[in-house]
Amino acid sequence: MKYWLIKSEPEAYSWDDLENEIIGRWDGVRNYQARNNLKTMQKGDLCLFYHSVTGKEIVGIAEVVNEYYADTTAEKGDWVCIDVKTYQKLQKPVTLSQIKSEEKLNQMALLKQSRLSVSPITKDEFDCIISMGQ
DNA sequence: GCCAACGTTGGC
DNA sequence: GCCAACGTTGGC
Repeated sequence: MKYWLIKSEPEAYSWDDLENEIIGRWDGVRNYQARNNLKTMQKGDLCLFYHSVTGKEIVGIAEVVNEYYADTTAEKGDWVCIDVKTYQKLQKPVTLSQIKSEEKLNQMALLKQSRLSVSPITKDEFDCIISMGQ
């Protein structure tokens, strides 16, 4: 089981949108590093769902329900998407400033590579954020 | 709204 | 293959 952080501007696609859709398709990724991460994701992996720009906070946990397949929104090139569903909403969102002020989390790609939309995180980082969100 | 960081494109 | 120009993302 691996852990990930996925992010989206809530104006484009929010946690509530995923909740309404039940199963959401995570497509539109056009970055090779993020794509390679998508290809590594396995069914049952858990993803922290981060709202960028508006909110700047982790709002919940999503679960991978289908592994990667061709992204039909791509007109050319080898791009992929996955399917996710909501797993558990955090009782309290964990904000970017909280993450920045927690020493255990200062290696996260969210801080070092703010533009990477799909990034791996460690179990320790995952557990730390979950406990901060309770 | 500004700007830094990063990725992509295209001229040479 | 290098690098300047440009576009996008996302924090502030």
